[in-house]
Amino acid sequence: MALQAPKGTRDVLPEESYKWHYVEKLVREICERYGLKEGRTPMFEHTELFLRGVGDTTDIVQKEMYTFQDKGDRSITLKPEGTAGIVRMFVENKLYNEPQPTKMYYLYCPVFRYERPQAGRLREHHQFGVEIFGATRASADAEVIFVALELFRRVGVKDLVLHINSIGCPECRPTYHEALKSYLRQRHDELCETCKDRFEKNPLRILDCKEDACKAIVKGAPIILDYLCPSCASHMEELKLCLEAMNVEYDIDPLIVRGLDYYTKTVFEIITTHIGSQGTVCGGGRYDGLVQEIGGPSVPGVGFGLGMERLLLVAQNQGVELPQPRKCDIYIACIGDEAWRKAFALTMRLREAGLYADCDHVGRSVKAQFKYADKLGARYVAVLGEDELRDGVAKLKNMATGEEATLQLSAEAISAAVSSEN
RNA sequence: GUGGGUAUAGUUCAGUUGGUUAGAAUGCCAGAUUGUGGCUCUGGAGGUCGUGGGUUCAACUCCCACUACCCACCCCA
Repeated sequence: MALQAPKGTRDVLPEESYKWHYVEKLVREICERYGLKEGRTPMFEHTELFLRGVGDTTDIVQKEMYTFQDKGDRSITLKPEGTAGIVRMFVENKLYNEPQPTKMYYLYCPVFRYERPQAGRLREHHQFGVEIFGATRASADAEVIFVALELFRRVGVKDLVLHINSIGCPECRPTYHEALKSYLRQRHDELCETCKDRFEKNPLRILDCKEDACKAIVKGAPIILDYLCPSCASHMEELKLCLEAMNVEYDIDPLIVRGLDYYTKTVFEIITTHIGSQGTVCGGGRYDGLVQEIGGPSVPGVGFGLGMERLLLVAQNQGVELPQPRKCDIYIACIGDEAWRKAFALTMRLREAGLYADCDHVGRSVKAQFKYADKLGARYVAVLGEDELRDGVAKLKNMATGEEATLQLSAEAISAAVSSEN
């Protein structure tokens, strides 16, 4: 067997790259109107950034990172998510000294996690993400959610559900932890093994467990929303008002806790049922302590990551037709070497004039050149043979109507004829 | 890391109880049309049958191992 792409990676073929371009163009249009500016960070960072940012008890850090020593004996890790790098950029470049908020997005950001691939899950995937720093109010939370929802709407995917929750802050979460733990303690023996482990380290994650036994126990567990401090509670209420003001439907799901440690207050997920069991297309929330954790001042943040492959998969599974790329305007067919040289020169001039023009590079018959032109979707085919060269003309065929006209053999005349209709 | 399924032409797939030259559709190339696409007809090229071992007179077919892909768990976008 010849060399294959590494497990869990995927090629974007020339025939399908237009889908990516289309979505990326939409992203840039939308972000521009929200005042979000693109930031680009390296594909790898010092491992320590993710240990501190993502959290060293998370699955991502414990077993899914692509970590290696470089030749200078530094521990380097391929980005497992997009936020930590952006936060590092924000801190390192002291962007907090600019007027706040700082509103950024990133696009076609490669993300690496060592997992077993399945439907909608790869070892390398690409994220579009938004991060807003320095904004305390819930309107910022709502704003990032609106960006994601608008993208889905513009792409044309349907049947998405927005789930929101609040997981509190360092003020109120310990109180809830105690309440949860005292509830779980009574039924500790019934928990699965991993949850027994989570009980001490991160009891919140037990809420997320998929084991039937744990799910049954969790049903009667105290709800974090009942334990929020006044600040977190009013933040949640404000977010709900912002969403309702825009008639955005949402479900409050007290069980979503997210797998990254940095979240505070708002967490949300946008979920689909159209790509197998990997339902989350977009996930995010507020991270008011993260900038400080990375070594910056106390600056709040809120954002999300959105999986591009998953978005395209949902669109495909829902039969969404994305606009096709530009078709060939004119193909110059030739007969004989002299005509071939002339055809190539002509093709170049038409390109300079802004047309999508092409010609033969493989010495095909006229018939085959027409067939190939048809495959390119060419609107016109010009024919150059001995007769035309002698008379200084070109035959121009309209491929849709079949009509053929004779024009002067010049880039200007052909360009004018091709551009006039349309 | 755990479980299930699959692996035959560029692609999607047939292939009988193990039997001699492994097929179809589609795509590709060419011809029918001595210089004209789509539709039609005809022809051609294209395969170490995932890899390695085993059973057998004989293996695409049966057995074992490995690898890859798909799906699910876990986790997440």
